[in-house]
Amino acid sequence: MAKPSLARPTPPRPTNAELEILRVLWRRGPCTVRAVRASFERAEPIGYTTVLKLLQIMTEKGLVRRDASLRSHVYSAAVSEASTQRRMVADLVRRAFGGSTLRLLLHALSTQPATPREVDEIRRLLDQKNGARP
Amino acid sequence: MAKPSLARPTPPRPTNAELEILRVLWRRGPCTVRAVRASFERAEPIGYTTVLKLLQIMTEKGLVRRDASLRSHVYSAAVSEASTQRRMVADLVRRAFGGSTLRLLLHALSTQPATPREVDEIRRLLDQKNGARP
DNA sequence: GCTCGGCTACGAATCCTTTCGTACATCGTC
DNA sequence: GACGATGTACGAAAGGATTCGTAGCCGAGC
Repeated sequence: MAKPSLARPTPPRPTNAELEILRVLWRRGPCTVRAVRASFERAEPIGYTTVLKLLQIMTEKGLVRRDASLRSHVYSAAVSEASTQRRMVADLVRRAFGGSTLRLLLHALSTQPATPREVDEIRRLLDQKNGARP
Repeated sequence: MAKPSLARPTPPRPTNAELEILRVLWRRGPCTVRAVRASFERAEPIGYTTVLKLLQIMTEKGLVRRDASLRSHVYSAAVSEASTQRRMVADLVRRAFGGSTLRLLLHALSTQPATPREVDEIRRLLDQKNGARP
C-alpha cells in the first residue's frame, strides 16, 4: 500500500513561506490566491504562480483546504494557529533548550523588555495556574 | 570586492545539524571530529566524514573555530549558547507570534505544565524585573 | 465565434542542507 | 622504508524549499 498523499494524521511543521501564508489565512480567513498574495508584505514582491504553487503544495500536505467549487479556488487554513504555535514552541524547546520549557521561559523573560502591564498579565496567569501566592 | 568568506559580522542562524554539533561543543568544550561524533545521540548513526564536512562548513560560516595546530583539528564553538538561543527565540517570535514575546510567554505558560518551584522561579524573575508586587 | 484577461496545472531551475565516497596526507610501528 | 590506522579535503548525490515560466482552460464582452 502506498503512503496516502492527502489527509495526513498530523500535518508537518510548516516551512517559512508556508507559515507566511498561514498567517494570512489565520488573519483574513479563507482567501483566493490573489487575496493571499495581496496580503503578503515582503521587501521583494512575490510572483502569483509562486503563491499558487505553495498553496497547492500545502493542500497536498494537509496544511490548507481548498474549495474548488468556484473558478478562483478558495483556500482556508486546515491547521489552527494555536496548534501550530504549540508545535513550533515544542520544537524550539527540544532543539535549543534541551527540552526544558522553563529554560525557554526564563530566557525570554530575561532578554525581552516587558511593560508593567505585561508583567501583571504574566503574574495573573501564574496565579491561575498554581494558586495565589501566599 | 567579493563577499568575505570568513569572520562574518554575525554568523547565520544554525541549521538543525549545526545546532546538534553546537550543543555538543557547548556541553563538552573544544572537541575533535571524533569526539563530536562520539557525543552524537541519534537513532541513525552518522558518518565520520559527515561530521567533518559539517564542521568545515560551520568554520566557514563562523559558527565554530578551528585549531589546526594538531593533526586532529580541535573545534570549539564560536557563538555562545545564550546568543544563539536569543537569536532563535527572536526568530520564532517574529515568525510565529507576530513579534510579540509576550504572546510566546503566555503560550508557553498555558500549554506547559510547571511545578510550583518553577512557578516560584518565574515569579522571582518577574520581581527582579519589575519591582516587588505591592 | 473570437479574443482577452484571469485562473490552474505542471515542469524546471536554483539554492540550501545533509550525507557520504574517494583521494590524498601523516603518524607510528614493524 | 613499507603499511595500516587515522586525518583532512573535496566533489557529488539526494532531498527539500522556493521561485517562476509556460501551457492550457474558461468565461465575459465585442
